[in-house]
Amino acid sequence: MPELPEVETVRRGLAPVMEGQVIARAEIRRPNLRWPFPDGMAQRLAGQRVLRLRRRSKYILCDLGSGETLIIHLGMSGRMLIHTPEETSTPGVFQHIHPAPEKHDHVIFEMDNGVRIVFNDARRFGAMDLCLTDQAEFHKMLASLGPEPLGNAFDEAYLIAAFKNRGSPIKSALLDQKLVAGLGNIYVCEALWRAHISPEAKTKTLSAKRTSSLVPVIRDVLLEAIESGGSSLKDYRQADGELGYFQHSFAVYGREGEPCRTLDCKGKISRIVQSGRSTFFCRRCQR
DNA sequence: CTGCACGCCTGCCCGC
DNA sequence: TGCGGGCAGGCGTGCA
Repeated sequence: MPELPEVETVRRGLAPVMEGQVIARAEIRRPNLRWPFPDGMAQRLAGQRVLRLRRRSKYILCDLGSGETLIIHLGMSGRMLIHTPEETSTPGVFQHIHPAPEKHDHVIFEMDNGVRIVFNDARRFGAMDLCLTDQAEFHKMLASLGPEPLGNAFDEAYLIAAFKNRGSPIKSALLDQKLVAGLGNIYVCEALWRAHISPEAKTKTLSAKRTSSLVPVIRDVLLEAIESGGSSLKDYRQADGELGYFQHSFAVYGREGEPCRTLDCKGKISRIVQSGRSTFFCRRCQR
């Protein structure tokens, strides 16, 4: 999926066209994504004002006037694309040219202002569900998530405690959403490279100092990626259809065999598989 | 409890 | 050109 920076970029793109607007109509074009849509989703969304869009980890939370919240997850390949009505030759008169739904357009929100938001997800690992807004944090998709990496609860003391007594490689620990919520394969690889820590290092063997060094490194890489509009690989687009460009800043991800970018390091980037997923790192400067 | 393999889906890219 | 295999940003389940 899009990881935290991509989801945050999507949220920021959607907020100006959705917040404060009413969902005139919701079109659900298939019965499910990863799981069945909730009962009566289209009717429960129609006529509801979007109070605000929030993000928790890699989930977008859409708070509605009805007191319900629409939880959206983009899975691996989900996109939210905005179609804006076009102004005709008469100033102030807008015309909505309905683009024919494309392959894998599964859900379409039509807002009162004529803007359409299309959820497209080829692999259908994405999900949507509705719950009461004040119960959202207890929803089963969100209940066991760890702290936000950009929030105050994610600090040096927390990470040291979380790593203690854990025997797993640090790569898999950081991918564990219960430990910290929102990192994925790309940003874990990038953060470990910045911290000069081997993805194979066992968490409990790391010194407090090295563990602590990861906290600002994780924050920095996520914030820089958000600033860049996220990373665009095969599927991801910002909500306005633009590409993010953080992929040009990758130090290790997807760079197998290429030179390490650490100053004065003459290493080459290796690819290994951990827990069935590719890990990219430099054996020379990551220990 | 932990750690890991697997399945869910489609599309793309590479080698033959 | 076609086909098979491997790969892909996630996450829940089930097993040891």
